[in-house]
Amino acid sequence: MNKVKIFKALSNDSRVQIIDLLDNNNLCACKIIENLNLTQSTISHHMKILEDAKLVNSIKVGKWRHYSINSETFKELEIYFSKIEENRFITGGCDCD
Amino acid sequence: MNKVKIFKALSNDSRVQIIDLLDNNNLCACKIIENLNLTQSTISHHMKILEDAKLVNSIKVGKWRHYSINSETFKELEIYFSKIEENRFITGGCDCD
DNA sequence: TCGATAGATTGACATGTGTCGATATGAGAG
DNA sequence: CTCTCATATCGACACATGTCAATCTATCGA
Repeated sequence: MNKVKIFKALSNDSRVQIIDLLDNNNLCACKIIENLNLTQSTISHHMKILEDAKLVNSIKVGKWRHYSINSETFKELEIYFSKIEENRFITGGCDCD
Repeated sequence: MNKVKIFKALSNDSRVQIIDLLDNNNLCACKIIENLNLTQSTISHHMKILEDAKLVNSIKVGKWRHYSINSETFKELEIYFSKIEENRFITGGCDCD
């Protein structure tokens, strides 16, 4: 899991909107374009970034490409954040002096 | 929780390293500078971004500033990702036609 | 009050990113 | 084979970001 690559992919409003659209839905690019006010080439660019980060899967079906959430990666993110969330504060401060 | 602001804050290698340093540790800026190969002003800039995103808390202790993980935010992120991870695929495909 | 030290702010610069229009590619229909 | 439509790629451009050196500010100790 390439954390920074994943967070870069999520560090854009349009791409987070796409993830939220894909939550519980398989959609083709045309449906995603309908929902965001962006050109086809821009959506295609965003989908590539989401796929490269393994946040999204895609399959080609005839002329269309269907996108879906890659649950594996989201599971790993959940684990990463849960580990930090249960922070123990082993050291009480900083011994700068 | 401002998701995009948080992911922007995490979309940089140095800042993710800082989060990992702060996991289980309270540290002052000087310790963080010691661990990353960056100037003091750059670290200060990164810490501000992490604080603005509420990923990190800080308190001033004399001349020093002590940083720690903001568990609240990490908990919310854990929940966000767990919800997406348990994706149900309500729609089986796309009715483009 | 003054000097030293930790950290914040500023200004500059190179590099990265989001967006578009134009064009290319690839697959189904006829 | 050719036309059309869905998607991918390319080139350009404006804007955002990461970094540094220099400077400012706040706090402590003498």
